[in-house]
Amino acid sequence: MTDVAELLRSKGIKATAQRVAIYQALASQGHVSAEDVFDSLFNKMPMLSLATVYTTLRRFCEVGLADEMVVSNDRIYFDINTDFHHHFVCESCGSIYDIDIPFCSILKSKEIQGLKIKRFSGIFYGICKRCRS
Amino acid sequence: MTDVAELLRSKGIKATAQRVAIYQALASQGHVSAEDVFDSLFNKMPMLSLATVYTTLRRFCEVGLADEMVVSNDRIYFDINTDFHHHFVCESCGSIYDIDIPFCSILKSKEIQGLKIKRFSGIFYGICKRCRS
DNA sequence: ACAATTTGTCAAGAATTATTTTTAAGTAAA
DNA sequence: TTTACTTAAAAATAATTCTTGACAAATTGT
Repeated sequence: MTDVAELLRSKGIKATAQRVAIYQALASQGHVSAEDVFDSLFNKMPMLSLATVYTTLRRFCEVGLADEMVVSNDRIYFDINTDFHHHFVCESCGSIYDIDIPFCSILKSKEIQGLKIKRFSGIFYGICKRCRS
Repeated sequence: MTDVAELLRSKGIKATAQRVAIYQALASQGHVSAEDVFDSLFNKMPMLSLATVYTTLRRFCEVGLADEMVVSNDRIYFDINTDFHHHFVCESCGSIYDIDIPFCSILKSKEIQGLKIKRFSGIFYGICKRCRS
């Protein structure tokens, strides 16, 4: 079997053809919405349903294979990179990039003012290079 | 007239009774969803429509009286505080707090790696004091 | 082959936006 | 000060869009 199938099983979930394909789409694109995945797989798997994509991506998050990103209210995005990092979102075309900058250590705090911190989301909004021209 | 009416006019928008009430609800609660505002005004203004609350809050954002906050995919929040600051969101009860911590200067950058930055959103997710007990 | 998961279909839910008509605000003239 | 006028805004629906739920049928891994 493929590496991906092994990976899925190692996380304790079944390696179906749909899941492998969805994982590969996620991995190749980095940041995806459910619809992105659905569209990109439509040629290969015409029977795939959007509901399956949703449940699968959520399942990936549960087992630590992806993270949910909240960048706008109109769509959920999923991120293959589960390490601590920031994002840039283009307000014109919607494209999303990872941003690697030196982080304030405080952003990794586990507790601030008595509040228990589990994670931090840092998003820059602006205009990407392509949209500037 | 009230201070609020003057404020609205100074931003170039008409000071209607609905807008004054919506602004006051926003100002008193700090972070609100459209539904929060609608519910809190229902006794005073039973004729107020939810669509009006939505358009009004968006209008406030356009003229710089509020900021939109994207903290989860299931609801838009609006923030009376338009200064640069971070947020904390309780994953248990949904309450939102402002977080005042020393910021990395890089988070205020206007340009990173050729990307034009207009704003930054920093959100800590965790469990608030009340929900810990 | 069997037990448990997962998929696909279909439909329901919920938040937000669009549209159209009616109403009210701001403004300048009588 | 009142009156008329122009334009923005509110109300009332409708419509969209994203996301989730329920359940029968199919598939996985043991």
